[in-house]
Amino acid sequence: MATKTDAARDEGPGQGAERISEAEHAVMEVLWQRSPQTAADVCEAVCKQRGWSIPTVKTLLSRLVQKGALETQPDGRRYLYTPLIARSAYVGTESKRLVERLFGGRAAPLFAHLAQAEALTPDDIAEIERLLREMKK
Amino acid sequence: MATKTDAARDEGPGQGAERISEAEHAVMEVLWQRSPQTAADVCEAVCKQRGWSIPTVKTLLSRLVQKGALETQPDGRRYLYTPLIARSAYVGTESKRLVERLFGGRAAPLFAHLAQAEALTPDDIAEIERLLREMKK
DNA sequence: CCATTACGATTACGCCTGTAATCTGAACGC
DNA sequence: GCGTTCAGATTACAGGCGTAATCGTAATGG
Repeated sequence: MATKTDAARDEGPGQGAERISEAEHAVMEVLWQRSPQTAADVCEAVCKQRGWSIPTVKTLLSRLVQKGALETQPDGRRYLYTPLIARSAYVGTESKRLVERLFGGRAAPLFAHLAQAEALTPDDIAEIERLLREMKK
Repeated sequence: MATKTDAARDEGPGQGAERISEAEHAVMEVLWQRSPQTAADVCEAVCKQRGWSIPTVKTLLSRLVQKGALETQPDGRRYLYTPLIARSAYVGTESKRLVERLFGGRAAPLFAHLAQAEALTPDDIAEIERLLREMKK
C-alpha cells in the first residue's frame, strides 16, 4: 500500500513525472513521433518552427532528462534520446488537470463548453457518437 | 534603463487578457462566484484552503488588476474587486489551448482519451448524449 | 600528433510565479 | 490631535522557464 504522499523521486514506469513545461513538451512531441533521436535531429524537427537554436534544444533535452522524462543512450560521443513517459500518460495527466481545474473534475461541462464554442466539427461529433456507441457495448 | 520592456498591449473588451497563472486563477474563481469582494473576503474564501496569507492574496489581486483581469472600485479605504473577463471566456481559452496543444485542435481525440481513461462517469455520458441530441435539432 | 570539430555540461540571465514582509498613508478610537 | 490600525503599494526573493553563449573534452581529418 503506497501512501500517496510519496513525492520523492519515484519513477514508476509509464506515467508522468516532474511536470513538463510548454517548450519541453514541444521537444517531447518530436521524440514521441520517432525515437531515439539525437539533439541535432530534434532541432531539425523544431528549431525552424519555433525559432530556436541548437543550444536551446540541448538545454530542454537536459532538463527533460533531469526530470526523468527522457532517457539517454550513448552513441559514440553523442546521446540518443528516448521518452521515458508515454505520450498517452502525459496527455491523460494534462487533460485531467484541466478538467479538474476548470470543470470541477466533470468532463461533461468541458464537452458542453466545446460544443457551445463551436469547437466541435461534424467529424468530431460523428466520432464521439461512434465512441459512445462503442462504450455502450 | 531603456531596456525596452514590451510595450503595453491593448485589451479588447471581453475575452482573455494577459495569461492568468494557476494561483491567480484560484483568486479569479472566488470572484467569479461572487463579486465584488474585498481582498479580505477573497482571503476568507481561499487562504485556509491554499495555505495562503493575506499578503499573498493582495499580491495576486494586484497582478490581476495589472493584467486587466480585474477591476477595482474604491469603497472607503479599500477596494472592491470585480472580474473584467468572463469565466466562460477564460475557460474557453484554456480549453482550446489544451485541445490545440495535445490533440491537434480536434476535440474528438480528447473525448476519446477521457473515455478510455475512464474519466467519464455515467452521468457525464448521459449528459453528453443529451447535448448531442440537442445539437442535432 | 595536432588543430579543428562536434558534443554534452556548465553558466547566464531576464521574466514570471509563488509567497511574503515591509512601507506609507488614511481612518478611527479616545 | 495622536497613536493604533488597516488598506493598498512597494520591495523581496527563490525557483522555474525560455533562450542561449561559453567551456571542456573527446573524436577526427590531416
